[in-house]
Amino acid sequence: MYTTDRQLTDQGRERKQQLLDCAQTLFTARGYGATRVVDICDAAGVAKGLFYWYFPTKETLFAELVRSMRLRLRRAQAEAIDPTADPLTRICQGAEASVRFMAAHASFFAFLENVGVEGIVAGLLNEGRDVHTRDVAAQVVEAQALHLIDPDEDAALLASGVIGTVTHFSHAHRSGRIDLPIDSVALFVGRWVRQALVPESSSRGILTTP
Amino acid sequence: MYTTDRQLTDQGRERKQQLLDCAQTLFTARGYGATRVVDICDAAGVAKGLFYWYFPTKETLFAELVRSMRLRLRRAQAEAIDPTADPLTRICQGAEASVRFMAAHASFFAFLENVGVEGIVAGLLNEGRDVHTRDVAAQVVEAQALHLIDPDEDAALLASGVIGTVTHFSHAHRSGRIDLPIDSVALFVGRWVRQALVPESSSRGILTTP
DNA sequence: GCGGCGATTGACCGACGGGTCAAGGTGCTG
DNA sequence: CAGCACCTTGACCCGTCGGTCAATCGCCGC
Repeated sequence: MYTTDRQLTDQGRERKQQLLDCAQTLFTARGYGATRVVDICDAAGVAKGLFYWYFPTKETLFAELVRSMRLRLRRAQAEAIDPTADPLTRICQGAEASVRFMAAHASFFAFLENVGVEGIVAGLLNEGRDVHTRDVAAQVVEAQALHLIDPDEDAALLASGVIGTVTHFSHAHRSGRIDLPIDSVALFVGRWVRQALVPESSSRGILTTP
Repeated sequence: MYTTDRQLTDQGRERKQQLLDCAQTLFTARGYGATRVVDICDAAGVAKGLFYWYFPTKETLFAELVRSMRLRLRRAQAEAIDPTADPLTRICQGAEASVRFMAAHASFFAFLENVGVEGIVAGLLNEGRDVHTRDVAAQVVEAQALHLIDPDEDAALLASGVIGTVTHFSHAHRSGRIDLPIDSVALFVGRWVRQALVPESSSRGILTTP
């Protein structure tokens, strides 16, 4: 049975990762509910009991998967953003990077959308979005201070709009409702966001990707 | 057991509606998976077996609920749109109406979001969004013809952005991440959409709600 | 070679809940 | 009244699956 106070050996860590990997593959292929714990174990070539040596429940494994992907997304954003650029441009760069990242991990994000949040890790997903929104909001405030964005508009609302746009187009693209190359989609999102944020055509001369 | 070829009496139709209503209440309160068929029957004060007199499966009832709400949403949009207005304004009116409608039925839409699409009526939800998107796209094309919107931009993409915005802000509002009155949110969405759609500040003088 | 601990096994448990069924109304029509 | 179609009941069936457990293995330090 699972306990927190346990010292994993190298082999242990490897096995755990193996289970994580197999789970992700199966989840993305069939969905959370349709994937049995025993399926994961079979895929990893171990007995079912071993699952509960590494994870207290099936949900816990799911949560680890989500957390790990979130971390990678944030890293991808950080890499894509030029810290010396103006805040508006940084927002667009972040948005574009997110679209690209989500496209690169389309199957995982598609799976995420289809996980019923009924009780399962309720809030875990929202929490991630909230953090992201606050980040963008901070940059919106900066941009407002520089009068790149209308200072009368609510920063949190605008930030929410940005991440909503990213989420939506990523979804639309991966579900095949948009069959443009991912670069076009990313650029379109950059344009849409910039256009929605700036009060009038004050963006002349500033390009998202120079 | 359920069969299609059955003639419902008045009492029958009433009973069926009663089950539908109880189901909706319970689904919105606890979620789809957490609501047992027997709970619905208890709430309606009938025996479990009767459920299968009116519905072949639990999923079927769910599908009916979704279809019915979709119909009402479309009616609400149709009512809010001034057919004599220009297409850009009509789009904004439709968007605002949708936000208001979703807020008025917040608990139902919140529930919808949390239904895992794992197999269940997969596509039923997307189908609804697609229809809506095509409607908006048609109006975008109109607006492009009138040069209210940049004709070089992909109409389907823009339309997708509009409904994405509506969906996102409705979600953000009902989940408490935006604690503005619904009117403010609706108006903000109208502004955001218009801003994102028009190429430059060519919207001067046109107000969504005069 | 012994004790201890991590790692591994797979049979087993137990509840849960969707769906079935045979029986029994009730009310209309012929 | 007979026959038929709609309606209602609740005990029962039964597959499914997360989670448990006692037993065993293998490695390492003493």
